[in-house]
Amino acid sequence: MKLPVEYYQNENVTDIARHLVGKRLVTGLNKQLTSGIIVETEAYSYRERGCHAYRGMTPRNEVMFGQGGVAYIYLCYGIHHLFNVVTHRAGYAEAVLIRALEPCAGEDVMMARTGSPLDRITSGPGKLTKAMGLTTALNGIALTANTVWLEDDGWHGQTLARKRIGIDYAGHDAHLPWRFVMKANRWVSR
DNA sequence: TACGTGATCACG
DNA sequence: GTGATCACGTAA
Repeated sequence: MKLPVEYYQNENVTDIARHLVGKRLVTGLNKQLTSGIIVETEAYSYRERGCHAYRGMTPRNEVMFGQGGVAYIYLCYGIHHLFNVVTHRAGYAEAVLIRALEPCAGEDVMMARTGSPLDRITSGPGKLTKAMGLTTALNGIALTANTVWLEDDGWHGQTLARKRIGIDYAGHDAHLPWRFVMKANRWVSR
């Protein structure tokens, strides 16, 4: 069951990040279906220094300022495309970074896209976008369409909160427990 | 632990 | 224009 646009417009981005663990991310690019269960997420808000939107709107982060339910995809370190789900209403720039997946379907396609063995293609935010075919060309795309979307897979289990990774520049906000991981899942990054 | 990588952004 | 920076991944 595909998540409806209302799901993304909740005003509490950490609640969404927590509850996206266990959901299924699906892409249907070039008639090739690939999917994976989300096992790791991070929440970002314009209210804290870890977020691209903390210092206001720029050309890169513009879609974060629109309404929830679209993809925010940007290039990181010149190499990696990172995939986020935009949340909240227009004007409130918040998003959830998808950091790791447990492959679910289309593993052969994922391996062809990455040239890597299955056990190391989706356990990190830069790796999973390559496996799923997500690039900045899809920035701003609606998650209610049939290209990239999320589904409720009926999973319910234990989700743990941790510090976010790779945002030491954010000062005390780097310590916020806004990273969510599926307990005891081997696909979680690092 | 170190560093490649190139778009992005805040300066002028 | 220019230079510092960066929500990573890999090798070692």
